Amino acid sequence: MVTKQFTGSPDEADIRRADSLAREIFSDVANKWALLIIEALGERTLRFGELRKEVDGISHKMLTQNLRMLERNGLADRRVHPTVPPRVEYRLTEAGRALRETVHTMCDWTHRYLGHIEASRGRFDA
Amino acid sequence: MVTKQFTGSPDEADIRRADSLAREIFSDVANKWALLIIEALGERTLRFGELRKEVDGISHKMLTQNLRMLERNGLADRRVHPTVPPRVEYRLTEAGRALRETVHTMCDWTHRYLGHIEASRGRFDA
DNA sequence: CAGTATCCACACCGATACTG
DNA sequence: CAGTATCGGTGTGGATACTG
Repeated sequence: MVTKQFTGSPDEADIRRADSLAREIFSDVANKWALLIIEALGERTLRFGELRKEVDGISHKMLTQNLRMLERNGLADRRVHPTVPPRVEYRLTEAGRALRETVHTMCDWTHRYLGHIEASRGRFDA
Repeated sequence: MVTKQFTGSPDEADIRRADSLAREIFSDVANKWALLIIEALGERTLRFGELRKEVDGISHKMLTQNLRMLERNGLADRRVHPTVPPRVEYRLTEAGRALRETVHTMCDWTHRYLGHIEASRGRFDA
């Protein structure tokens, strides 16, 4: 929702920059593993192994990779306890939780247009 | 919302089905080309060639593929004029425009956390 | 002009083995 | 326990050529 007053010139460069970043973030985040991790974390704090159990079917590699990506973008916090054996805990940052909200928005959209989509698919595939 | 009156458990199957579909739609829609096409279409009606010029850098193949996908999911309309040479016009459906709104939601999120994300990336990459 | 088919380089992801 | 490195099968996307 762009609540833009009738001002002179909108900052198009900023908009394009944000859009470009949005796409970048999107391509980072919009894969099923990242989404499942974000959903699994929710408001909780989980260890690597717990997360692995929680996100059904994810490989060790994908979990690591996606956690690094989330950490890099400031969506998840990584806390290392210097113990033996090591204990590493992950949780969503405020930005991460806010993103989770927008994902929910899209889920709401899906819910609303579920019938429409399935009907359209049926028609198309016929 | 399906009104299913079972014992204590609500319609978990339905929820899982919607979630599963949500992920499917997401993996369809959440790629940069689909998003750029949706943005390019906006409220307008565009021909294939116009769309190709509008979406910077997209290949013929990707445009076709994504338009088919959007059509299949009932997000875009495809109108063929049986002329020579052929004229094919695309526009968003109501569902497509609604999805566009949710994409804007994510853009808003990006805009809000732009600084946070860039700072986090800078920190991480160092 | 719009769409389809084919080829090929490259990125992705899982499995596996190894380190602190 | 958590993380990195490597290898190989699979899928994705771009360039090109061809059809109606």
